[in-house]
Amino acid sequence: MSKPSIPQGTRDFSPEEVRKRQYILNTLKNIFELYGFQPLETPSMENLVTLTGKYGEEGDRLIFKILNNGLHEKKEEDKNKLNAEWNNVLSRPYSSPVVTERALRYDLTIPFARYVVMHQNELAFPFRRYQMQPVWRADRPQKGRYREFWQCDADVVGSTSLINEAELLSIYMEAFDKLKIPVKVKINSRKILSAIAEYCGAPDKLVDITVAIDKADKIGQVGVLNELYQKGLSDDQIAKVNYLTFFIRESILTQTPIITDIAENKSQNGLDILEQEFERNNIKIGLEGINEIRKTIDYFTVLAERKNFKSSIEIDMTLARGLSYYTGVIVEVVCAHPDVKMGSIGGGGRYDDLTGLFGLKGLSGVGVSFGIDRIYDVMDELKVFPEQLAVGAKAMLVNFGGDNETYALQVLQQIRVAGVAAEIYPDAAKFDKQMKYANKRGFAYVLLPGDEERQKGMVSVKNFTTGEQKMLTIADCIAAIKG
RNA sequence: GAGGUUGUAGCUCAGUUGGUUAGAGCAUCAGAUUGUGGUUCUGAGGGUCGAGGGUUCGAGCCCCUUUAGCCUCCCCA
Repeated sequence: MSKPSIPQGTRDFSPEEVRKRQYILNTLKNIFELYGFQPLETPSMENLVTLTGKYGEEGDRLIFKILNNGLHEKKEEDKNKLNAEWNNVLSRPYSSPVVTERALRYDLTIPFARYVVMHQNELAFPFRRYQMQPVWRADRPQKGRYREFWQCDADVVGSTSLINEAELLSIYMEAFDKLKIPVKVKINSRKILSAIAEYCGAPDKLVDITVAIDKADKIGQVGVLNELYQKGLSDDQIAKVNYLTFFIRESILTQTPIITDIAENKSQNGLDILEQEFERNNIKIGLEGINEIRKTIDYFTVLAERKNFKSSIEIDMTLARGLSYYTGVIVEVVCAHPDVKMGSIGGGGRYDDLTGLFGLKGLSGVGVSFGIDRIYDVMDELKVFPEQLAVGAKAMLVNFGGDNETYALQVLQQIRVAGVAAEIYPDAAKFDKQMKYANKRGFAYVLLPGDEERQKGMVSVKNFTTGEQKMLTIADCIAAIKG
């Protein structure tokens, strides 16, 4: 017999892990609902054509394709065609509807866009939804990267107001406060990045510049500049990128803060300098980006007035985000605790015209995503999960068999009716064995409904932490367990 | 797509320059203990050493092939 195993890049979640994950999901769900977002779920699989071409060339290769079941190949000629196409499919990345026409969900954004387009006549815009579901990628797994993982998104479509951006920032703040993770929310605008490309006379290199800057945290300033050099930017252009991003950021970080810290109400000097540069060179898009960030932060400041958020927001022009569909304000969340080395635990931004891919033009959206696997790891490291999550049922009834078993079942339902989670040991096994089981499961109380207890209509209650034991009436027993 | 590394009991791992019958801890089961758990103590079961081939008198160990996991880069969450 071969050893059982699970597919590469997938995980089992133990009862304890599921409880912790659900704690995160429930916390987020409550906040989304509080902010007026509606839940949405889409199928695990989509039609392959819905997904292909949406995530770039690399993305297409990472889509998990589902093999057709052969339901359609009734005729002999169809079967022959299938065999022929098979040979093509085996030479990736070719795919054919004859062999595969469905694929597993790759993210939540594209299915959301598809949903909005399909239901555009029923929906009341602006439509705000949240969605928490697993997605699948045929990636090579490594630490913190899986083939099946959960995404947790909140988006608004059909509104260009920057109030939406501010609300999503507020959701981030509220969520990470609730989860007790100190964070830094970084904010920037794609328009500023476009302006930087324009400023150094290489608007065609926008993507290269964006991708390079996005790596700033990982490979550092020198690394970014090197990559720009390799992408063919001139020394002069590189110097300009350097000036607008790192130099301003760095010099002002050490002297006057370019970083805007809402909580401490520091100045926005960095933006002012950028603004002057863009004005002098008449780069409109850059000025737009700066205005959007200012306005977003103005709105957010109002939202934050009564909330007393613990974390801060920083404007950071080295924030780029890899995804290509963002067009406006972009945000990213990193853990601010000095001991935690973890990449971003959340991110998002505005994307104009996402639904245009499916033929519905002119619908702007903005959304954020929570990386719940990483959030889980951070919370585990910081030990900020509530302790009572660990145990399920609070009490266990020992099974003494015979009449006592019947009596135990009666007691069991009485205390459950009172709202106390309890279970009975289902077999009249040796006392020792039952106690050991109770110990391992970590029940707070063990109830002993034996001969004497049954005759008196009572039950012995053993506090499993202190070892103390008393015979009580059922009502007193319930009261004791409820504390 | 490129590279590194590891597969030995249910789990975590030892195993010497190749040498008798492959070990430990944990877990499981049984007993000390038939209404009192955690700590002990005693005993038991459990292995095609990832798979296939080769070298050798002899392979867990050396060589070749293959497969699976983990990790790094690319990319991404």
